Amino acid sequence: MTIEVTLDVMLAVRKVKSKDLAAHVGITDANLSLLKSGKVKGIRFETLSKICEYLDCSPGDLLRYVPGNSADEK
Amino acid sequence: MTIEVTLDVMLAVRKVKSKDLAAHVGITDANLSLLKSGKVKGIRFETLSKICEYLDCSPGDLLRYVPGNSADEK
DNA sequence: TATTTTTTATTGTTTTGCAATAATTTTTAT
DNA sequence: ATAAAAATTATTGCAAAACAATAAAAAATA
Repeated sequence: MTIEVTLDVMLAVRKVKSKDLAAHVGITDANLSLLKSGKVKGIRFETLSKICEYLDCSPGDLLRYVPGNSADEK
Repeated sequence: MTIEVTLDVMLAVRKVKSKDLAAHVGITDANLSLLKSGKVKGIRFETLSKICEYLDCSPGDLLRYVPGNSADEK
């Protein structure tokens, strides 16, 4: 089982560009990109809340629990 | 704005005791308690997913975005 | 084909998740 | 009440990793 980062979806829905979100959150474009592509193993609540604020969404819109202990694990 | 950990609610709903959840997730009772009481600044997806698995819920059931930049910030 | 945006890559700093342990407090059961 | 179980609080420590800073390549948009 895994947590999938669906930030890309919300960015599309809100039509916000990563660049702007990164600027608002106060993290680099590079790190936001890593977060978007699920190459991060966790997140600080401060970062998460800022993203929620800018995208006007909830944590559940950004993170998804994917059951099943087989595919793409690790 | 802040992220509120509502793990206590889900534990109550599922009638699961912290002890058991901690055992399943593989973290100490102490740390789970800290997480429950919102004394943690972030979470690893691996931990989050295991909690979701055991409680059969989604990240959105455990984390809540609380707008408003005033109270208990800091 | 410029220009902007995004991604990938590296190195380094610093925060902090979580372990381990133990003691105290609260809850549940006898 | 009181023993037992569960939960909280407190400390210390370490390894993991979030994130910064920077740069360059790739992709998208104008």
